[in-house]
This record gives sequence, C-alpha cells and structure tokens, in this order.
Amino acid sequence: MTTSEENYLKVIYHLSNLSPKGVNTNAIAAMLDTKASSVTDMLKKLSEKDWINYQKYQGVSLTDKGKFNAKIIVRKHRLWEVFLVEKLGFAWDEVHEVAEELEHIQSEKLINQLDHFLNYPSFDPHGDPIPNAKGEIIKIEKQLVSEIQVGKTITCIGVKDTSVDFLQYLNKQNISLGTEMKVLEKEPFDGTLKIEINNSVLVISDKIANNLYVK
Amino acid sequence: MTTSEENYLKVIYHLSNLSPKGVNTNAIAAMLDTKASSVTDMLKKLSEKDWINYQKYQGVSLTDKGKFNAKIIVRKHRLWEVFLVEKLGFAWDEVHEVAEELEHIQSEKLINQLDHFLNYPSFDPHGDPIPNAKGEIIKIEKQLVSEIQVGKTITCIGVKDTSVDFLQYLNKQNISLGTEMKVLEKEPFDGTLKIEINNSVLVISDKIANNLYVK
DNA sequence: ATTAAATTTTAGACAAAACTAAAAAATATA
DNA sequence: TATATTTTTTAGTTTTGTCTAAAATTTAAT
Repeated sequence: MTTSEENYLKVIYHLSNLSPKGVNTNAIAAMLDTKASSVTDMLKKLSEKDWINYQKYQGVSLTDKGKFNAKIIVRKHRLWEVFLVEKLGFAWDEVHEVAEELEHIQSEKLINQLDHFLNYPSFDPHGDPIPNAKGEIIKIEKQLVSEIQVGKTITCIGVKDTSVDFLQYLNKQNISLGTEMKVLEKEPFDGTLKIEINNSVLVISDKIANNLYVK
Repeated sequence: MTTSEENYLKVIYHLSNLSPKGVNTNAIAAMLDTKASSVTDMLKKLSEKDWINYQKYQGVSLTDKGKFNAKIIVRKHRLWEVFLVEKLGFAWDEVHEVAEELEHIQSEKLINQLDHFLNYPSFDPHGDPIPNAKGEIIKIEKQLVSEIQVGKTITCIGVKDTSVDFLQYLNKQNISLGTEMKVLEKEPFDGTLKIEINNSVLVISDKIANNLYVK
C-alpha cells in the first residue's frame, strides 16, 4: 500500500462516518487538498484493489477490507500521537503533522510493540479512540458543549476540531482533557455560552462549543 | 529532501568512508539495487543542490552541506535502532529494515526529543557511533578479530556486516556487544581462528573474523 | 600504442500521482 | 420540464524516479 493510497483510505474512512450514504469526490479532494480529477484517478485504483465500492458519479464507500486497512492506519496515527505526547513531551497541538508521517511506516511488529510499550492506550491526546490490532474501536458516549443543559457540570473528554489554532486556544484558556466545567448561561441569539472553569467564568462562542466534547 | 535523495546521500556517505578518492557510480547502484543510469540521473540532481561534487566520469564526493545532511540521516537511523531495541524489545537483527523507513521522518524536534528520551546514546545496537545534532561523531579505536594477536583477551564492541544472516549467526553463538573472548589459535592457511568464549572453544572462519569489531 | 573491456553517460520510454481543460452526468432552479 | 449550475469524469500533460539500449569515456591488457 502506498502512502497516497493510505491517505485516500483514511480520508474516505473519516468522511464515511459523517456521510454514511457515500462519500463525494469533491469532499475527498477538499480533505486531501487536491483536485477532483486526481481523486477520480485514485478511486479507480482503490476500486480495482477492492478497498472501495465505486460506481461512476455515485460516490464511494469502503469495503470490509478497505475499512480494516483504514482503521489500522488510524490506529497507527493515534498510537504515535500518544507516544509523542507521553514519551517525547510533545504538546497536543504539535503531534498531528508528525503522526501523519509516522502512520505510514510499514511494520506490524513495530506498531504492536509500540501499543504494548504505551500500555495499550484507548484514547489519543485529543480524546479519539484508538482501534486495537483487530480494528475494533471503543465507542464512548460524548456530547458537544453546545448540547449541554444550563446548570450541568461536565468534563472535557475530547475535541472535534484538532487544528493547531483550536488546540492553542484551549491551551490559552487552560482547557485540556479532564478539565471540569459548568454551563452557567446560554445566549439563544448567537449560541454564546458562559461556563465556569477553575473558579473563573469564561465566555465561549458557539464555534468553540461545537468543537469541544464533554461528558 | 525526498526519501530517494536521502538514500543516495546516505549511501555516498558510507561509501566515501571506504573509498575517500571518490565514489563510483556502479558502487552506488549496487548499494541501492538500482541501475547505473538511474544513479547518473540522481547525481546531477544532487549536484545541482550542492550536496555532492560531481564531474562526469570522475566519481563523486559529498560537499560539507551534503555530508551534514547524510550524518543527520545516519543519526536518525541509529537513534531509531536504539529505540527499537531498548524500548520496544526488538532484536539487533530485526531493526535495520524498520529504521530504513523511520530515518526519513522529517521533524527535527522529533529526533532531538527521541535522543533525549533515549538518554543521548553514543552507539547503536550494532556498535556504530551515533552523530549528535551537530553531526559530530565519536571515533573509537576498534579492531577486527582477524587483526588480534594470539593470546589476547578482547571484548566485542561492534559488527562490520550488519546483515540479518551474520547477526543471527552471532546470536546462535551467543555473541553480542560486550561479550569477552580470547584468541587461542590462528590457522595461517585459511585464516580460521580458534577463540574461547564463555569457557568454551569456538572455531570461526576468516569471514567471521573480518566482520567482528573488538577492543 | 592500440585494442579490448569495463564503466559511465545519454537518449528515449514508462509508471505513479499529480495537474488543466473540456466533456459528461447529476442536481437544482425557474 | 427545460435550463442552469454543480459535480464528476475523461483526455491529455507534467514531474519524479526509474528503466533499457546505445553511445561515450575511462581503464586494462596485449
């Protein structure tokens, strides 16, 4: 499997979770920062290898084989992220780019030993679940801050947007996995929220509230 | 720097240490398992980037810039090998292939944090020195077993040939870094040696004796 | 000093993965 | 329903790194 093929599988996997009907060519192109025509070329190749179901103009979905391969790539990506944070002292906003490279290293032994070395973690530094060697994933109930009732006390367990900008915003506000907070007030007009964190009050926009997972 | 360019630099670096006059196209081709014509193509490119001194038909040498880059690649390779052995429980005959991939990951922070995490090792699992972040290498005096006088007691500190076959032969004979041995007898006709290891006597061929470093 | 052999380079081609521009199909709009 | 718009695909090109076959150069041998 080439690096490019792996990147396509991974993107199709992630997009499938959002649009289960079938993933659009343009959506893939946008995620990979490439052109739709390039995507079409690759879809034909992936289809020949039986990793996706593809019919012209109809969008694509992963086959069982393709889904397994995608999960293994996600597994590798997330395990490396844990390694970078836990062992090498990276911050959670510094790991993505490096893990994008590390996820393509081809060695089953490497990744399974790494898993063992890290003590079989279930979640990566952004709160996303890590598939096991069989591709199985723990599903955990999680809600966006925007969905929480006023008055409830909650704990941050993950982020939806893993961009550097968002993660650094959270750093600045001293929000990380495990941070407790309470929803004090909701502004119906624009979705702005007032929350209590570490005994101080913070106002967050709906965009923030829609990208922070809590339970 | 592409993976291919990095592999060429690394090979030229290693070959330069053997033939300081200038490295031959065919020698590079043999090391990279490719054709001489492909090598010529790449030499032009590396020359344009000022990483090698190249004149048609005259062989090549690394520029200072090229040598530094090569040393950083070697550094990465050897640090990853230490990681695989020390942290993930790989055997010394299992690390080379994986390190060949890991050495191309592009992140200065990654490699320097890895170095720190591993406690700034000076040697890799085969006894080869690890360049520091500036590209500096500790040179250590070492001799081949074949060069040792009869009667001397010596310690294994490295291997010249790092092939799986040779390393597994050493495993079978219980020879690893740090193993002590004594040269009992030399056969002038074919270079065969009798050595004492762990209170037992072992006969080794000149090929073995020429690939085992001791001090 | 020629000739033979080996090495290296050039020329032209190919595969992978991208691109642009144009055509085809699907979807949305009036 | 017909037309406009958007999406997707096709056709043809480019770049990187490789290849083969042939030409050029260097080295070795007679």
